[in-house]
Amino acid sequence: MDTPERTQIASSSTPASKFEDSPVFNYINNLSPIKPVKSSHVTQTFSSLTFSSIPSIFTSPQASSLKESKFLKRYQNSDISKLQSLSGDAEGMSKDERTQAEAELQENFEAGISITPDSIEQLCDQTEFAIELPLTLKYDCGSPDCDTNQEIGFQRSDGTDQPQGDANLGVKQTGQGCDWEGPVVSDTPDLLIFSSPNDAEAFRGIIQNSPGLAVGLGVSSPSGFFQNSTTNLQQNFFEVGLGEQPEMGGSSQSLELRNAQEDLGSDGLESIGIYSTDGLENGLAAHEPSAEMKTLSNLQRGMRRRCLDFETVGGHKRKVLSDSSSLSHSENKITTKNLQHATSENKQRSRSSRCIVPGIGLHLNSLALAKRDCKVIKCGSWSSKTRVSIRADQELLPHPMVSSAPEKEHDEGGNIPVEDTSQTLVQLNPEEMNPNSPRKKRRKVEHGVEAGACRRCNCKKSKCLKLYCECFAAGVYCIEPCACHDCFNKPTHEDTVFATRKLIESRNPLAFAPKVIRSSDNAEIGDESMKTPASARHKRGCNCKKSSCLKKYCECYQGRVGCSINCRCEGCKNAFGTKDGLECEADEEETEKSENREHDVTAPKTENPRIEEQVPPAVLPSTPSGLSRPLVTPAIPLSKIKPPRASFMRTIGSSIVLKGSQKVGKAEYILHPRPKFENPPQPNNAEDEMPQILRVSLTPNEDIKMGSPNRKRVSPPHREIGSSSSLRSGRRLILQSIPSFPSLTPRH
DNA sequence: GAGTTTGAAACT
DNA sequence: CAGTTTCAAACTC
Repeated sequence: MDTPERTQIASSSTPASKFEDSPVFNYINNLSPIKPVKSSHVTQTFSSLTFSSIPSIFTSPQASSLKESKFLKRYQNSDISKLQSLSGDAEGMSKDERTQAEAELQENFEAGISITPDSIEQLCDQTEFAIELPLTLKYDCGSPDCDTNQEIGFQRSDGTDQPQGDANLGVKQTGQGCDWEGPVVSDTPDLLIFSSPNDAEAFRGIIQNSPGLAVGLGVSSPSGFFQNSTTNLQQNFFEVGLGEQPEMGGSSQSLELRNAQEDLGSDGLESIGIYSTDGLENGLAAHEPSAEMKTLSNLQRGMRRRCLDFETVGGHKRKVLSDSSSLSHSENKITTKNLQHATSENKQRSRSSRCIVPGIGLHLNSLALAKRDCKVIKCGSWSSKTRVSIRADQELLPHPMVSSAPEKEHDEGGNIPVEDTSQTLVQLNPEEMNPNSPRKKRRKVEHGVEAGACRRCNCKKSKCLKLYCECFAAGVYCIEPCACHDCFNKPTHEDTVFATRKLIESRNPLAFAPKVIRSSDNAEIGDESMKTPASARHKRGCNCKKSSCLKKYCECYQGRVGCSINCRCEGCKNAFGTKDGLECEADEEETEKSENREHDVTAPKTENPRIEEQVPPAVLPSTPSGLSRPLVTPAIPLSKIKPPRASFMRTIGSSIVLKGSQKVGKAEYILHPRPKFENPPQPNNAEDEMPQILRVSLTPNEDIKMGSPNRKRVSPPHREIGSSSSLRSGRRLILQSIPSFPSLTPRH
């Protein structure tokens, strides 16, 4: 393994310098101020991830959520301790040891531990990864197109990323896939590099070509492996692929890498939605079997994961291929034939059990999910950290309609294997698995429709191709739990779905945009936002006539936001805020009733119901803390207190940071803790609990602001997502980094 | 679980 | 843009 060449390579060009020189690096620097700002690995990484998810929101909200959730999951799942030990001791370990360790890791997850002798290079690679990752995320954007583009851009050694350029929404995945391959092939020169006996060189080439690989390399370096969670995740992905290399011959390794690259190209296709095994097969055919296969599969996995990031819906496929490891080790070793079958099988599987994990969001489905909460929780079950992030994602998922997400996603990538999802569900709550269960239903309702992640629809006539369908509206495919009839909102009909989506978007570009725009996210950042009484508003406003905006028929109420001037509702008594802001008082009784019904659980309806009545409804619920009305009340009229959403994030802790980063894409999603939207009434909700915490944790500023009388609708409803935040908050950095998003999003 | 109510989405 | 119809969620019993 240790050949002079390596040294040479290392010395000849340090990855760092190389990296800096790369156009990508420059691009990144230009694009995102965040990097410079955030030095901390973890934060950056997550934030970057988050960002990626955000973009996806536009394309497919859930996808992003899924992606993150998935990352988190895997990361969690993988035996960290093992990884650490391995990574740390990698050099010291014998081959056998390594092999065993790797095997274990793979079994646990994909994580093959790649113990690369070249710690130095690896380290450099890691750094690169950190840099690259953000880009990747950026480009992920969630739109299906973006995904494809993204990967392509990265893989190209050019470094010239064309984040947006490639995105062809109309283009089919297949086409994209083809495109993808083209670039890869064109990169032959780079490939030649791989041919070099040196692993290091080979890796480099790979790295240059694909960020993902770079990540894998980075993984090998023990130090910092764990520091950056994001890095770790990716590392896991790539590690698997690289992990086996040590065992293999140096030259052969290079070849393998090459193949891997090619395979990656195919993967990219797959991720796009096309399952072309050809690339893999070809590559494999030329090469040897098991070992290479493994490597390839690993690489593919890595790619798939990335895809997952992009797409939530397609998770199932990914799951099958990439995540198969989790299911069974044997599955991990997929022969070429298996791969082919796997693709088909994956599709079927996905069909059968499609749960967007964004929520499933994501898109976690969308964020997707039994209800997103479920998924979230499930995902989160592994680690509190993960949980938090997931939630944020989920929020993202639901709203973001990443239209493309499902289409492109489902095929590839981002798929969280349905199985995984199911597993998760099972672990967490068997009941959720059963859509029909009343609890589930209730939960779903409680959690909020917008979550998107694991929504279940019951469409009978719309074929799930209209906005009537919650799943479709959420940008996610229908899953088994759905009770829909003649459903076309499935990966098998992605063309139809995509076309329909486009059609709908042509009529209303915002059709798949989150219905509830949460400015609160912004608030988190800036104080001004806090000033705004209602942090969030319904995109279009409601048109309620009979429900007085006190029932979930009202989208505003459902979204837990107060009605705004955009609303055309009659007799608005929205507990979260009325158009006038005063209406509540008029119908205290009704409000109370409705609130009691829905919120009973939560608050002690107060010793004095009147308090609530007097309190401007809008204020209370709007913020996370707001959910807990009872709590707020004290001396100051609750109405005046606006729960700082940002505070929620803060409370969460480090995870918050991540969210913040995500916010960049769309603050709305990130900022609002899912619970708010989804489960306002329930006391159990994190929100409910959070409120107290928040109160405590809230910064003085926030509290003050909250208390200000002006809070109520001082500012016009935020129609644009994150618009305010971008301008106001210091954290905007994140927003700045996001610039690309806007372009991605056609809507606005 | 069936039936009703409701308002968004779709259609005219 | 307004009116009507369709649709599926929300709700009630």
